[in-house]
Amino acid sequence: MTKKSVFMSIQQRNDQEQRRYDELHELRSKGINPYPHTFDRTHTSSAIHSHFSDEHPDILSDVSIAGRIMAIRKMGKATFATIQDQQGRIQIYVKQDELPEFYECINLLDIGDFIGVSGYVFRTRMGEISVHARQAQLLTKSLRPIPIAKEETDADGNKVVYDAFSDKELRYRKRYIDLIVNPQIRHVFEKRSLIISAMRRYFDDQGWMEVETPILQPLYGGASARPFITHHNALDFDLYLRIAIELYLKRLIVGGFEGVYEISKNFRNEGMDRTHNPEFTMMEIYVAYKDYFWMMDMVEDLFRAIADKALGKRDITIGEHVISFDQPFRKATMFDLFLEHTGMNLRGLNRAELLQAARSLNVDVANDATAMKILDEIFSQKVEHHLIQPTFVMDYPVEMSPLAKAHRSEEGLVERFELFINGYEFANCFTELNDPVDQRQRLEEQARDRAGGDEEAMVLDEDFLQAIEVGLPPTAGLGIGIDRLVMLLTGQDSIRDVLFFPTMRPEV
RNA sequence: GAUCCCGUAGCUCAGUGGUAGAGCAUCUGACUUUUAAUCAGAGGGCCGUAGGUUCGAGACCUACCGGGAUCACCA
Repeated sequence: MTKKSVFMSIQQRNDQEQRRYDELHELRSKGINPYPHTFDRTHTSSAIHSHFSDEHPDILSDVSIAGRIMAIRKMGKATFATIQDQQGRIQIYVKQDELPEFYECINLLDIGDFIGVSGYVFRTRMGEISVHARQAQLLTKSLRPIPIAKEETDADGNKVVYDAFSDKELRYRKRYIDLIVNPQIRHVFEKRSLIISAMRRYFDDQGWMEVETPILQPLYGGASARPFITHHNALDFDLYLRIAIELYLKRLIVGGFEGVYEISKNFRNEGMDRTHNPEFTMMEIYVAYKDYFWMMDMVEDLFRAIADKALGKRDITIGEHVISFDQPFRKATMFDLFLEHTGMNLRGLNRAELLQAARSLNVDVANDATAMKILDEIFSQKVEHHLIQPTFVMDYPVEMSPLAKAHRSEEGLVERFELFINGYEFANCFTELNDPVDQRQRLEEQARDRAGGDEEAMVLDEDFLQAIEVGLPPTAGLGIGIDRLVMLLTGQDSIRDVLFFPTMRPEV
């Protein structure tokens, strides 16, 4: 019943909804338009709060505000109401003898309705800055009740919330209600916007160009993941929703752009959990003539710029850890970190030796796991959670990175780093593989794995290989998962809390 | 996909085999500086769905639907 009531169809109005329909008709019969077209607002709630002065109340002697009624306190011939706008809340005060026509309709107003009020600002006996109404009008009649949380500050100054709208399912499915009733969650999304705009500004300031490349792709690539498949009717063939941006952005570097980036959704047809949503936002950037060393410096600078603009500081506290973006980020190779956290040198070991190492470390891996899978498991079980402060993990085995350029001095490794913070990966970068012969061999290897039953191996994209053959200049590429970055910087534990509308199973 | 937990009034929840409850919200009345307004009264439920056990099920059993968490999968 809890769920049902919110989704109730129009044929099944409950008593509260029916009453609002009745009020709507009564308002119309009184000649009141419940849905006027515009309202001229002069002030937001926060502007009034910040500009009001007890010494000079006349500064705000004529203001117009608009917003949603969140509480009504009727005192007989006078009424107080709390109005919420995007900036916050402000109280209004209406007296019957001053506004008789409006007051006659005040019983037809409900929590959830929008109203516009003009008047002067004053401070009540209880000390609350309020708008004394000279004029008031209904701006939108609400037909569906919203749950109202009440807040009280107790004797110790702690904020106590009653009847919070806290059912996670309903909050995600009915985010518009969540945003009304739990306005503090707005800050997470405002920060998300700031983070993305800070990133965009940083790139734009460097002269790199934001581009758009296909989301619907005849082949998918650039990552190891299962795709979503869709169908084009007119051309009668299947298309894939992209799993990564990489291959198209590299084509643009081939085409002569020297710095391109894209911030956009990727789609992966895999499990959902606290850190995975089927559609998620990725930023990828490619800069010509640079390598992964250069990119490490850029990423440090970028993270500081984002922290400055979105947080106003360069450190965040997560649990018992204070994570600093101000200190130089640590740089360590993957195999040095294995040595540091397992005491074992895993470099150059074959599959059987790695399996033995995993067993001796109590790392849980399947007996038929590949060498790369074993390394990956040991890393995630023994190393990752130690990487609290920003750490560039460098130089991965070539088998793990089919699009990264061979290391300039280390046999069998590639020039790649991943940035770890608080035990999670936040960025992935290569010096891009631009040797067309090597690239073709690596993707053919992937294709063989795929034919051998490895569904995660990459699909061979012949056009991409031709582009690399035409010539990709030395290039550094970087990807950052935006949702997880927002989680980190806003202290959210679930990806669903940084997405307005997380993917949900459809209602029955 | 696996396991565990959850689903009772608009919201938050109590009720563990015997007449469906509380607070807030809603409605009616009183009240011209209140603020969780207050005071007095009232209405509101296919107890997620469908079977089963029982004299009797909100509660116990089974399946299903939806959600949460953990795991698996996975950049």
